[in-house]
Amino acid sequence: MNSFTEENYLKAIYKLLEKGAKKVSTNSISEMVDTAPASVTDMLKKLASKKYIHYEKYQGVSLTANGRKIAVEIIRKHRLWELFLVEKLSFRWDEVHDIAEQLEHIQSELLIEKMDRFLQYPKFDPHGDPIPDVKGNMHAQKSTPLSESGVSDRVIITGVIDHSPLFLQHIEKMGLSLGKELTIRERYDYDQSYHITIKPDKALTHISYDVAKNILVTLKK
Amino acid sequence: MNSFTEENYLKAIYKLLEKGAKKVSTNSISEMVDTAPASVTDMLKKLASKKYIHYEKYQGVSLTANGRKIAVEIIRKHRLWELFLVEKLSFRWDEVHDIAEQLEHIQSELLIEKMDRFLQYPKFDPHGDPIPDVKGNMHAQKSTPLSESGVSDRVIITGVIDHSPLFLQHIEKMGLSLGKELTIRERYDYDQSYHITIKPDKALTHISYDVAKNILVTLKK
DNA sequence: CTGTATTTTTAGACTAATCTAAATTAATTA
DNA sequence: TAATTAATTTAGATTAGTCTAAAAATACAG
Repeated sequence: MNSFTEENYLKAIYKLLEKGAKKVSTNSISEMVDTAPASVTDMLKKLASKKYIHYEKYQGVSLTANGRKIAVEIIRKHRLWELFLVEKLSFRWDEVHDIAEQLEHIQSELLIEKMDRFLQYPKFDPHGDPIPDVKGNMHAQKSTPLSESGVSDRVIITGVIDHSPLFLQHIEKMGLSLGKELTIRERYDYDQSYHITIKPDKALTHISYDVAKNILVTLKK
Repeated sequence: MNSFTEENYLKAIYKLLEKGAKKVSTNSISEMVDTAPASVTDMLKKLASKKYIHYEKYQGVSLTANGRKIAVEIIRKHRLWELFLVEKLSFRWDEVHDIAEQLEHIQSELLIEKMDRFLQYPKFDPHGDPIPDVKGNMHAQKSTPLSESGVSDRVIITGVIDHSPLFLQHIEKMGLSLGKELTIRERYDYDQSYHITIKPDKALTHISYDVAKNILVTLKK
């Protein structure tokens, strides 16, 4: 059995590795789990002794197959709980993160299996992130930041990068949410901001580069 | 904020006080939380310093209004989660205790409020125990152990005392579950066992004193 | 390629919750 | 009521996870 703390470190390492690198640094983990680097070093030794990570002093860490499995299970639980909170308990998508952060540590395979069935084996959570299935597989969608779209592209919002309540509330206020179809009307070189229209209302909206960077879209056909 | 551990001690003290006494002993708490008496003493000092219990060396403890409030909140959460697991996720009543034991520590008032609404403000959990409302009030039902019923009494099963999976599975196998109507046919002085019939099948069943002691009933009409 | 800056690790200490063994207080029984 | 037994508390130690300060290793810049 692993502690909440160990699970959180594994999840953090997984998320950092997801960004592309083969190894992650002590400092980046430290920042992610909001804990002093010295404490992270201690935990890395522990996780290494449990064979959850590959660790060599000063060289950064990566996950073993076993470590990755645990991380994915936690992400599965987190995303299923988030969807439950939004779909069944009518939470807003900007309210669920912290609660799911607690619920993801509940230990019961049966519970997760039953929750998965209750939600009808969903593929995506309320933020558009893929939910790993019971075997750990997930349908990664090939989406790109809105900031990489070009003028006259028609795109659909499929996810977000920033999951903070502040960001989610902000884009919601601008009429942006998962599944919305946008058309890029203009792109301003000066600050890389955009003018877009949102279907079906065809509302014309101006969004900053910072916002566009954090919205994931796929090209419509 | 209180730790899981503190919450578990408060819950244990509450449950012990519920049995009638005005004070509970270190040893009884020790047994309930499965922790050495010396450790319990330490925790009692901590809880006393937080004003959750009245504690005087060697004299036993009782809850302050504040301590009782926290205990009742935990029981509320525990019972709501149990009902959710049974009603929505189709768990059996003998499977839910350990999971609810974890879920009861999730911190979010909003979550519990929404769960309460989702379940339509239920009054009783799957074992017949009353669920405290948001203010901490609960409708205690005046039920008595089946072992106190007399011959030819017609009674309805409203709860259980023993919540262990083993007991619950056992009585379920004998056709006994919440809401069932029984008629006491005979009582054997030798071992205080009973012959009963169960509606609607009118099945004739023999139950031991140990079982009868742990089933709560109310007289019909 | 050498010196400085940055990153990481080590060393030593702290807190919460636990333990065992010993001491103390309370309860019981002769 | 005195002596024994039982319950409780104290004392001292342990583990997990954390911290700060200092040392060591690596990276980078002139």
